[in-house]
Amino acid sequence: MTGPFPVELLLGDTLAVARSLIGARLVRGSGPDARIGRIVEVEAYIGPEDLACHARTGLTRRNATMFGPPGRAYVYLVYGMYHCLNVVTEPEGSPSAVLIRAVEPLSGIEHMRRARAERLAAARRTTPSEANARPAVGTSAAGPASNGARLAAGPGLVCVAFSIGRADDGANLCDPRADLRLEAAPIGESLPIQAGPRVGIDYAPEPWRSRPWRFYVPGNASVSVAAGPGQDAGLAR
DNA sequence: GCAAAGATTTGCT
DNA sequence: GCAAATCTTTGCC
Repeated sequence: MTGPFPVELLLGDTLAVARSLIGARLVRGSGPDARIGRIVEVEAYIGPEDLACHARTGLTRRNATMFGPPGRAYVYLVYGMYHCLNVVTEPEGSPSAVLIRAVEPLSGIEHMRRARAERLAAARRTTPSEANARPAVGTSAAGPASNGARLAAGPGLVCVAFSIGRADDGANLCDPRADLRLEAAPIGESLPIQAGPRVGIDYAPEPWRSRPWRFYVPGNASVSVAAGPGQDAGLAR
């Protein structure tokens, strides 16, 4: 069994916190319909001096949650169409967070699949009528991802699978009674951890662009494709 | 007040 | 392999 995720674990060094979040459970809802996934990929964003971190611009309306207490969910909209979920770390006033990049679905997989299908259908409806005439792709329950391993294999997909939006910004993920929450990994469970450069931050100057602040489980089928296979190939031996 | 780009994903060439 | 989708936030005039 799993238990609550202690907020004390989020107070320390964000790089250590990022590693400790690998293997933790992300949970949405309760009972038989609960969606549960194991975190297999994260990235650390550390304070105003990290020029890849949203806190680099100082306190703004968007990133205010990052300046708050640890254990809160920092959720923002990226590219106008996807949300990203972060776990706020370090004491209040120290703006750092860990981006949840990928989750391995464990329970409620059908619920996640449904959320994904609804998302694609909604996007399709807003496109020109010509698009409506084309057959739906990716909405089928069958296909390569039928085992569900890829349902949350990316930061945007995590939020789709767990129905996470701006309404969840600021929520306390360490509250065991919360609808969206973290839970600790089962006692004795251990996963290998690989470090590599963060993904999608080409706008950041060195040395931040190359800092190995992305952590993931090598070889896990639910890790995002963006930089997984190539790095694994070079580091897996 | 306006233009540009973004911690992404998908589908077409 | 590349560009579109889509909208909020940021940066500059």
